[in-house]
Amino acid sequence: MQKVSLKFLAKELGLAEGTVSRALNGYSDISESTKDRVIACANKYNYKANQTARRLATGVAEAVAYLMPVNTNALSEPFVSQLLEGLGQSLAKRNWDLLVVQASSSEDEAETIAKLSRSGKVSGVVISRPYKQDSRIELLQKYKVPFIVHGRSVSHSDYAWYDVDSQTAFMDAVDHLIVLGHRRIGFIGAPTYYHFAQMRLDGYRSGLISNGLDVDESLIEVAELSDDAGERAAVNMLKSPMPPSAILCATDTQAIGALSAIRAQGLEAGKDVSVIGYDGLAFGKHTNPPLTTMAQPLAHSGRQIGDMLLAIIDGGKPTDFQELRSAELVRRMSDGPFLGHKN
Amino acid sequence: MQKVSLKFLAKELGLAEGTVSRALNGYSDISESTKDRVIACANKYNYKANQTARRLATGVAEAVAYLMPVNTNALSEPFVSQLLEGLGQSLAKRNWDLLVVQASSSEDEAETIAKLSRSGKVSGVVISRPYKQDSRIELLQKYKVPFIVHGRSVSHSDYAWYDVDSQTAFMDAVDHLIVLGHRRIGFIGAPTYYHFAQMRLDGYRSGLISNGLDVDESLIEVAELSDDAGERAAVNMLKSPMPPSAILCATDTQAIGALSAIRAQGLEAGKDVSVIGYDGLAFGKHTNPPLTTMAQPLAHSGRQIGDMLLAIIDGGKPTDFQELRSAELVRRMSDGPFLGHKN
DNA sequence: CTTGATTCCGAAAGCGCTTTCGGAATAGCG
DNA sequence: CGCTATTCCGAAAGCGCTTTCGGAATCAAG
Repeated sequence: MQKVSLKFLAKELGLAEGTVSRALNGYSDISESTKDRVIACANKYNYKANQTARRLATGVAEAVAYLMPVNTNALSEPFVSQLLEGLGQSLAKRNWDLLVVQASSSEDEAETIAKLSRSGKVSGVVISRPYKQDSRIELLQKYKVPFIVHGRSVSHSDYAWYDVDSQTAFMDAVDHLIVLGHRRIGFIGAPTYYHFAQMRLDGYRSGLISNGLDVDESLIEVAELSDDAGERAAVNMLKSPMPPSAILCATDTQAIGALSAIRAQGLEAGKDVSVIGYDGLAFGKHTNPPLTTMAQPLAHSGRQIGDMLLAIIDGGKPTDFQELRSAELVRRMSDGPFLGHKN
Repeated sequence: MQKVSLKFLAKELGLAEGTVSRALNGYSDISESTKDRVIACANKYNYKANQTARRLATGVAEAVAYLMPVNTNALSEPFVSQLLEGLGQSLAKRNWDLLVVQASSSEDEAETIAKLSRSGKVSGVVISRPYKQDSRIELLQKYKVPFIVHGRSVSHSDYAWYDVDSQTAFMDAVDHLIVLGHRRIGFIGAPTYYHFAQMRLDGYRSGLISNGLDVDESLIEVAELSDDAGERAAVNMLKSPMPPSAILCATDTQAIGALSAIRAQGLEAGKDVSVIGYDGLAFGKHTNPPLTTMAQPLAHSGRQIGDMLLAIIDGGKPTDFQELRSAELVRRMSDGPFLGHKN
């Protein structure tokens, strides 16, 4: 297996290495005829430029990194592979690489980003689940590394992001429950250092207010992003003196836990207590009862994010790439009309 | 921000670039004193060797690729992120990169591997879900790229793999069902170009035989790896003149579909029909009823696989790295004693 | 004090590609 | 036909690091 390098091609064609390189890279100072000849020869030998050498010479990394979220819960993981898949497809068009990097802990995330930025190993970065104040974002800006945030932090005006309007989604969900007759609506939120958690909580609050209801702080629980945490939160809520007749959850994972809690109390979700989650996870179809949820359009988000990132790397203004999608309510069986007070 | 290169350090120290490099890389022909001096200086300026240049000079990629399975189903994805996480941790110890590559279709998988192998971009590869005859494996061997297979193909004697003994697991599951009194046990398998599908089917068969039962081919269905496919297969089975009282499924995802099918027939899984899945997916806790399954030890498989791969890259004999784990039955609610014929 | 063996470091050649620069060959023009 | 303007390509200098090789300085031994 003869390694087919530029030098090899050059010798084969009787040209200089530089000439072959320029022909292959579409420089204008090459005649059509030799360009064709070079390309034909390259194809014949199935030549592929050594990417490492190319990177070194050009200084462009031709790679993008995805920073894996830490503390992920297996239940909510599908979105990672979905995203990766889409990103990969997007990058494949240019034959760029997709790196997966991860911090050992959330404290190390900033460190990881800093190292990554300075290493020059990547031309761009995508991060998920930003915090309200996200040092990763600040670092990325400081080091001038093109990046996309999957989600938004508090001040999200000056960078590129792709997010789903969960605030509106939660307002809609509240509306929906109110139409169903519910008045005491609980909320199981996520730790509010995640900005999405804050936005969903805000959506819940404004939903109530716009319907002329007071928000009862005792009906708000904060839970980690796991089914167990959701379950515990729901138990607390259900055991309170005036339990809600409906519960909104910040994530499907938590909602699934809430479903368990409801069953454990001998109640029936969808009748005695309505539950609505958020994410639109596929396996919500199979919970007991099937989970009503606000589905975000995961489908092509990865590819979309990849395309946005490439556009920015190409010199696009980050602020031109802020995409807000909307979630839609998919009704399954865990919500239903208010049937009167149970206790 | 002064870019701190070898040249910079050399100038700073009054040494030659090569000397600094050798000091940093632990060559023996450097005096202790200057070695210390160099290291101190490198730390002071937070020097990190440019990995691209290093790769080019040494010819070692310092990176490993994971080939994403194609046609994955969102329901079964958790394993991808789990694996990625573990792999990343393993590679982080050497500061190597983890690349995620994917083929656009299963036909392109071989092509993708070939390209990857020749590109020299990676020092090793891990692939999942091998087929019975897997051209990816053959290519990897041909190109002499170190690799680990997450799973096994038919002839798996001459390469490194990490797998769970699903064959035995299915034998055990059959035993379990027989102890529960079941005699007509159905099997929803996966397409047998996947070797794991074949092994699970074999396990099912030998389980029956070792218990003195005949295998009834009409009780065997093959379905794609999705919940819907599992559901359709289960419907077929249930509608047959002599339906099984228990169904074994090759994957949890299919089993979950089967659960739906059973409910749709007005039957109760765990009582009228027992269902056992395989994989141990976390959300099986939340299905209706909770899914009994054979859980594979996903926990640290990624790290394990990463360590194995590194060992091989370091010159280890691939055949020394063949690890067979065993699955264990975790009983939830979808299995139960045989209660007599329903029809 | 000379010789031979060690220890330690500088110099230089690459790794495979890109890109600038200048010059030879060709074309265009009067 | 002579001159400038184009077109096209070769040569060479990197990109930042590794690694071999040889030589200067130091050491031990005779």
